Order: sequence, then C-alpha cells, then structure tokens
Amino acid sequence: MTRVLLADDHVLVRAGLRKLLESIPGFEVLGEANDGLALLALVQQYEPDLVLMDIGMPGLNGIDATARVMKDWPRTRVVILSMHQSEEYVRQALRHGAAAYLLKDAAPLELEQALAAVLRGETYLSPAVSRGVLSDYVNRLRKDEQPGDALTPRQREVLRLIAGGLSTKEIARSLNLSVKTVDTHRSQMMKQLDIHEVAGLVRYAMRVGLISSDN
Amino acid sequence: MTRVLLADDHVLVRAGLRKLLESIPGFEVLGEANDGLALLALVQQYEPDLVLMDIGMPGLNGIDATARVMKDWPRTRVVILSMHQSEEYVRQALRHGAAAYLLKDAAPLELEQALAAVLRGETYLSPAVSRGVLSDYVNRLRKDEQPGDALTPRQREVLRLIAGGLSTKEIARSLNLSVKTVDTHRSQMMKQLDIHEVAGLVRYAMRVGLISSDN
DNA sequence: CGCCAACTCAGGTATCCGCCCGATTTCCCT
DNA sequence: AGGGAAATCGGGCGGATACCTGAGTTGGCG
Repeated sequence: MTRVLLADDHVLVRAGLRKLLESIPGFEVLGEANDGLALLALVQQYEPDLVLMDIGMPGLNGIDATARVMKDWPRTRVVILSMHQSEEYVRQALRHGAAAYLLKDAAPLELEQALAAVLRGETYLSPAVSRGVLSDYVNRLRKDEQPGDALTPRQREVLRLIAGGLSTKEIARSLNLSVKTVDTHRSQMMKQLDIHEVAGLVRYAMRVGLISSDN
Repeated sequence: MTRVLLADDHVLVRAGLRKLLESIPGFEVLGEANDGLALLALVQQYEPDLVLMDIGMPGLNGIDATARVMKDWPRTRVVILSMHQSEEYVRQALRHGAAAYLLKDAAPLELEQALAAVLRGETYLSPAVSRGVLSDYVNRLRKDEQPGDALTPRQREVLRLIAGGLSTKEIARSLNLSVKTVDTHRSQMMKQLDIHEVAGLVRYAMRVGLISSDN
C-alpha cells in the first residue's frame, strides 16, 4: 500500500485527486493540506511514501515545500502538479528533489504512469515538459559553440589546463614548455578575450565547452 | 524533393540506406561518400538539404565532418547515424550542429519520423538516446544540490564574488570587510572543500549553481 | 621571396594568492 | 554554564599571477 498525502489550495482539486488515487489499487490517501506548511505538519505526522504537490499555493509554495520535505524525509517521493510548463519551474522542482513534474491537464492514465515510474525510482516528466527540457538541454550544448573561434589550438590547450586547476609550472611541465611560454599564452588569451583573472578564464572555458564543471 | 547525401564507410550500409530513402516519397539520394573528406567534396558539389552521416568513418570522422559541413553550409541538416548511444558522442554531435542522432538499430519507421522532424527544423534523438540525455540533464540539475551543504552563508557570498572574478581586495571593499577576513574565508573554504586553486573554486561555484558560466 | 600569425622564450615588477601562526566576539545549543 | 561553530581581524612568507618589453623560429600563403 502506497501511503499518499495531497497538497493543493483548491478543495475540489484535492477531492478529485483523492478520487483518482483511490481508484488506483494500492494507493491510500492519508490526508490533505491546503498549503505548504500544513503539508509539512502532515508529513511529519504520517511520513508518507508519496506527496502530490501543487506548485501554486499560498504561504509556502510547492517548490519550497518540496525542498523542505526532501531535507528531512529524503525517502519521500514528491510529485509536482503544475499548470505551467515553465522551464524554470521544472528545473527548480527537479533541483530540489521532485521525483516527477506533471501538468494538470495530463490524462489520468498519465498520472498512473507517472506514479508507477516514480515508485520504481525513476524521474517522470510530462511529455510536453520533457520536450521543453530536452530542447533546453540541446540549446545549452549549442551555446557552447566551437572554441575554435577566438583562440589558437595552443591557447585552447593551455586554457584547458588552467581551467583544470593546474599552475603555470605544472602546465609547462605537462606540455614540455618553458614557464614563460605558458605565461605568455595566458596573457595573450587574457588580452584577446578581455578577461583579466583566472576566474574569468575558467568561466569562459566552461562556456565554450573546453571543460565541464565536473572536471 | 529533399536532396540527400550519404556518408558511411560500408558499402552495404550505404546501399541499404539508399533503398530506404528512395522508398520514402520526396527524397532523392544524390550521392554516397565512404569517409568524411569524400563527403565534404560531395557537399560542395551538390549543396544537399540533408546528410545522413555515420560516426565511425576512417580519416575524417562523422562528428568532425559535421562540424565542417555546418561551418560552410549551415543550412544543411545533418543526421547522425551511430552504433553507440554514448553520452559523449551525442553531446559532441549536438554541439557541432547535428540535427538528429539516430541509433543504427532504429526501426525504419523511426528514420522516417526523424527525417520529418528534422525537416520541420526540430532536433530528433533516438528514444534510447534522449532518455539518457534526459537523465543526464536531470543529474546535472540534481548535482546542483543546495549550496547550504558545505558552506556557511558568508562563505557562499565570498565564493560567489571570487568566482565572479573579483580580487580579494575588491571583495573586501564590496562587503565592507578587512582583506584579511576575506582571505580567511577563502582559505577556510579551500580547506573544507579540498580545493586549492581559484580555478577549482570557480568550477565548484558553477556546479552548485552559485554562478553560471555566462555570469 | 617576403609577410604574418602562431609559437617559443626571457627579464623585470607590483600585486595577489595560498597558507602558516595567532586572536576576539557573537550566538546558538546542550 | 560551557562548548562550538561562525565571523571578524592581524603578521608574515614563498610562490604565482598580471602585465610590460623584447626577440628568435617556424610554417603557411600570396
């Protein structure tokens, strides 16, 4: 039996969701909350397996409520219900630990699928949403336009190592060059790119895809 | 009529693809190339609407060939055919301007769908691939776990400015602190995070979402 | 052949960074 | 009441960085 809590500020919506869930075998609705804070109290009381969470709630909204639920009850799975397929909402929700992001105009069948996926430990996004996320992802990759633009091959090599955290001396050793040569490359790049600190170089390297934040 | 070129180092594969394409109304195969360089010559000659490109080719591979095609004929749409659903390949392909990434074990129907999507200007990924990309995307968001983990609020403040490219002196002025205080915060963070250069701090700040590469 | 960009290396200087030692105050938690 | 984390400063040291000027070599391109 999957034990579920509902959070939504509209009574009718909650009632509808309850009916829906109770029509699916294996789900039990423990309670309903009309805002984030009320939900947190219920979560503490029941420690449910699943929370169906609206985003647009007065007081503590769904995203922040999700974050606080995940902080103290990380094993609880939170399914976000939202009217908006805004990129930003989706990302916030996922970042704060939501297990699924469903649009409110989704078909009931989709809700079942989403719940099944979530209980298997997967992350579920409404098709319309995942399409958006995908294109956003693609855009991000695209923005990393080829670094062959402003820099010479040697400069890119040096930049990669700088951004990787190596000191000038280490880079020189690694490339079999004089320290002074590496120094010149760094200075040259800074002049060309109008960037004047290592921090800026690292950000640039990341933007053009020379390195990624996880190394 | 969509004018198409094929690039693959296996004759049989090319022949099969040609048959497939010619069975779809509206597609015309202009020619075949057995490696990247041969393809570039054909592209120059025919200026096709579409290129079906294998990744694993001798000489100039599919990714690099894609980049060079996109550089000089940006309106050409390149569909990557690959045996591997490696994350890295997909990302490289998308980054260099591929319009689609198809696995070679895809159903013929999927090829048609992909071509249709591409001609509509969309980006198409094989389902298996897009699933991987999606989960990668989600993982990336998740990794941006709340920065409240390892660092104190003040440290985060300082880190944000460091990663933003400010010097210790500038940060001190900006926060109305002594240079020494800022210095201490930086050192403290480095010890805690086991990171020992500014470059590493910048990458960390980016990973936890304190800053983004585009400032 | 001559030009130019890329690559290589050098000396010098002012500043900044990374790290060591130390200290005080505030505030929360037990 | 006492412990501990957070935040605030200081002195000092060795090395790295940012920027300057100058200069030799290589390879491609007209």
